Amino acid sequence: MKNKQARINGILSGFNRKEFQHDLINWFKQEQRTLPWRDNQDPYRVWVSEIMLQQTKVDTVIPYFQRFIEKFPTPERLAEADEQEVLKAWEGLGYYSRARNLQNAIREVVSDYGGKVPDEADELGSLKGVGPYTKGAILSIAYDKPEPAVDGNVMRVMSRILYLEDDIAKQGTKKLFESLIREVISTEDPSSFNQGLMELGALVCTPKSPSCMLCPVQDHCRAFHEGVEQELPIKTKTKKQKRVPYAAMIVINDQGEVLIQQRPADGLLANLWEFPMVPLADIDRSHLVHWFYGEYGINIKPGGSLDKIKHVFSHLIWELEVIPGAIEAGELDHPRARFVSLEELESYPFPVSHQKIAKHVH
DNA sequence: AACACGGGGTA
DNA sequence: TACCCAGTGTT
Repeated sequence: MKNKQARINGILSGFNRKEFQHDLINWFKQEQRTLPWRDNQDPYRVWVSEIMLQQTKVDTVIPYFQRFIEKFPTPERLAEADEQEVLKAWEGLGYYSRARNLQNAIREVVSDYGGKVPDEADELGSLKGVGPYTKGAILSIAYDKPEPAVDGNVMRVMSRILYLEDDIAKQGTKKLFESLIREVISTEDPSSFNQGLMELGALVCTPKSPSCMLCPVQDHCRAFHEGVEQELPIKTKTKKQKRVPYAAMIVINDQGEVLIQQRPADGLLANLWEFPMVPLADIDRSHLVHWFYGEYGINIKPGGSLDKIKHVFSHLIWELEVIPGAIEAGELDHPRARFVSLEELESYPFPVSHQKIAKHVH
C-alpha cells in the first residue's frame, strides 16, 4: 500500500497539476463536440449514453441514443417496458447484456430509489452493469463529483503524458490510473476534466499518429518531449478468434411464415432471436434432415446453399451456410421456436448475423 | 488474472 | 489482417 503511494508520488513529482487541469479544461470547453447527451446533466441520459458508449464509437451511438431516449424518456418508462422492446431498441449495437443490465438496474432505481439515480458511489456501483468507469462517469458528469472515470482513452492519454510503460491490457493497470486521476483531477470542474481527457483521446491523442502539434497539453506530455508518443501506450496483443462453421436454415410453411427461435437467456446474444442453426462440427451436412426432425419435429428437404456469411465477433468467427428447407411433413414441436409472418419478423430483435440471413427470406 | 461478450470503422 | 472503441461480469 505504502509502496504504491510512493510510486504515485514519484510519477507525479514535477507534474504541474493545476496548469494541466487548466489547459485541458479550457481546451475541452472550446473544442468539445456537440453531442445529444451533452444537452443537459440528466443523470438518466448520462447513464444511458455511458452504457451505449462502452466499446462503441460516438458516431455509432448517436442515432441509437436519440431513438432510445425518445422511446424511453425516463427511468419509469424504461422500467415498465418489455425486455424484448428494449432489446429491439438495442438491435445492432452489440453487447446486448448492456441493455438487459441497464433495464435491470433502472428497475432497481425506480423501486428502491424512487426513480432518482443514486449520487453515492457504493449505491451506484452496486447496480448491474455499472462498473468503475460508468460509476465515475455518472458521478462526475451528472453530479460534478471528483471521481475518476478511466477508460481506454484515459489510459492511452495518461500513459503518454506521464510516460508510463505499464501494460494497459492488464486488469490491474486500470487501478493505477484511477489512483493517479484521483490525484490530478480538478475539484472545481471534474466533469470537464474527465470528459476533456476522453475527448482529447478521441480527437487528438489518437492510438495511431496522434496530432501532438494540436495538443492543448503538449507542454505537459513527457512522451512527446522524449519523442516516444507513438510507442505508447504499451498494450499486449489479444488472441485471435476461433472459426465455427454452422448450417443456418430458412424454413417456410405453406402460409408463408418462417421458422425462428429465441436464443437461451444466458451467453452469446442472450434472448435474441435467430433462424435455426447447428454447428457443422456437431453434425455432418448429410445428417441435417435427421437433426432437424429430432429438434423441431418437422421433416424437411434441404435445398442448395443460398449464401455463405462470415460474421466476426470479438472472440469468434461464425461461418454461416444458409440453407433453405422445404417442409415435407410434421408439426412444430420446440419450446422456443415459432413460425412468424414476414411482417411480424420485423418486430423481433435479431443479431446482425441473422439480419444478413433474413435478406434471403422472401 | 483470464475470458466471454458485438459490431463497425480504419490503416 | 489487426487494432481500436466513453467496459462489465464471470470464473
